[in-house]
Amino acid sequence: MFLADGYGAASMDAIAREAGVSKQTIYNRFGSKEALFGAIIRRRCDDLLSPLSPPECGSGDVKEVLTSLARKFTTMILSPTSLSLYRVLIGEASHLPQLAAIAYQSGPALAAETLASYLWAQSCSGVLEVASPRLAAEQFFGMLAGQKQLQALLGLSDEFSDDHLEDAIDTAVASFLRAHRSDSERRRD
Amino acid sequence: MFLADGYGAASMDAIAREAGVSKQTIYNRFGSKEALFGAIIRRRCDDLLSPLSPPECGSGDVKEVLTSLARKFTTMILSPTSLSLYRVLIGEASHLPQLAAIAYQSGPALAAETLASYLWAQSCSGVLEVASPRLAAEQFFGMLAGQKQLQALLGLSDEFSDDHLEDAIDTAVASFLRAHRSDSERRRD
DNA sequence: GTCTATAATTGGATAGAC
DNA sequence: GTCTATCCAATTATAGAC
Repeated sequence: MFLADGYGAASMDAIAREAGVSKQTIYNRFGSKEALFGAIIRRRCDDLLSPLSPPECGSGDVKEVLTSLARKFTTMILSPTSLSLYRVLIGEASHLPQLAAIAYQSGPALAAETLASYLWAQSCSGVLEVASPRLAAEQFFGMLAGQKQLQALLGLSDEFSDDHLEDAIDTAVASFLRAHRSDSERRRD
Repeated sequence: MFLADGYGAASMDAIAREAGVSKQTIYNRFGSKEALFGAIIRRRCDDLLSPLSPPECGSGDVKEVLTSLARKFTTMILSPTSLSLYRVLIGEASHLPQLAAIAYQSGPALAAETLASYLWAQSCSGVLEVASPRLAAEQFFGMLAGQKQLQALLGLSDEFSDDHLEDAIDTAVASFLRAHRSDSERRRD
């Protein structure tokens, strides 16, 4: 209910009713509305973190790795779960700054670090030319989801067609490769 | 107060006190809390729209035009005004969907359309190779601000150093040009 | 530990004098 | 048109029985 209606609009009465227990039971277990909210958000952040773990750095060629990572990222960042989580955290950001930090670290920041280390490795082995891996990683992910995520957060289009997303992913990967493939690699084409 | 505290947390009592008038005066003029909020948001959207108007399509070389547009976009999208506006709209998105649509049209969507038509023109004249101008424009802006805007919306870093932003802009422009400059133009380098 | 009933406060909105 | 004072509903949180 926090994620669906926002922190302010969700009342403890309604939550207790939905949970099938009395309010007092909730207060005994969590102490306050804010503490309950924190517990829920923390759990959701953990859930968010898990599917992004496989770095799969060594396997396959660059294009496949980037495409696979891009799919995972867009799926995660545009999932209803993630969207409602960010929506409520943004709305309540000034009120609960620590939770927002945890969510960011668990999602986009982790993804950027993973990709950055991959780019660094590929840069060392001469396949790619990436001056600043961390910046390039952030811009790659931004290219994929930046505008769409904002649209979705504003509630303007809750769902995107898979075709459209696949097109965006392919275009982004192609752009990234044209921009960062090293000259020696390019000559092979 | 709506922008600073959010819709729910801002009380009509506090607003009236801050405005130096009585509550009844506000209700006479606007009718309800929601209508007052709508009026304020609409005005803020108009303010947001104004500085983005100059398309400046014909002048200068491509790199300069892109850099200039990128600067305007990042400045707008990361300004405290814009951030607080989006923050409150995202928080209240499900409650007031029309306002969110107006804000998006007035900002990112307009910017993307402007750039897309410029890219299309440059593509016709053979300077750039852009298969889908609209998608390329969205991805260019996403590259610039996507991650930073999310960070700022979450309240994780309200201000970014100018050096850092300039670096991000230069990198993004360079990547975009390497990815989309036509082969004939590239040969001239 | 859990439920019912109840504070105590606060919010949006209104009535009536001037 | 504006202010003072007030209504009514909803909300968080607690007290006390079982």
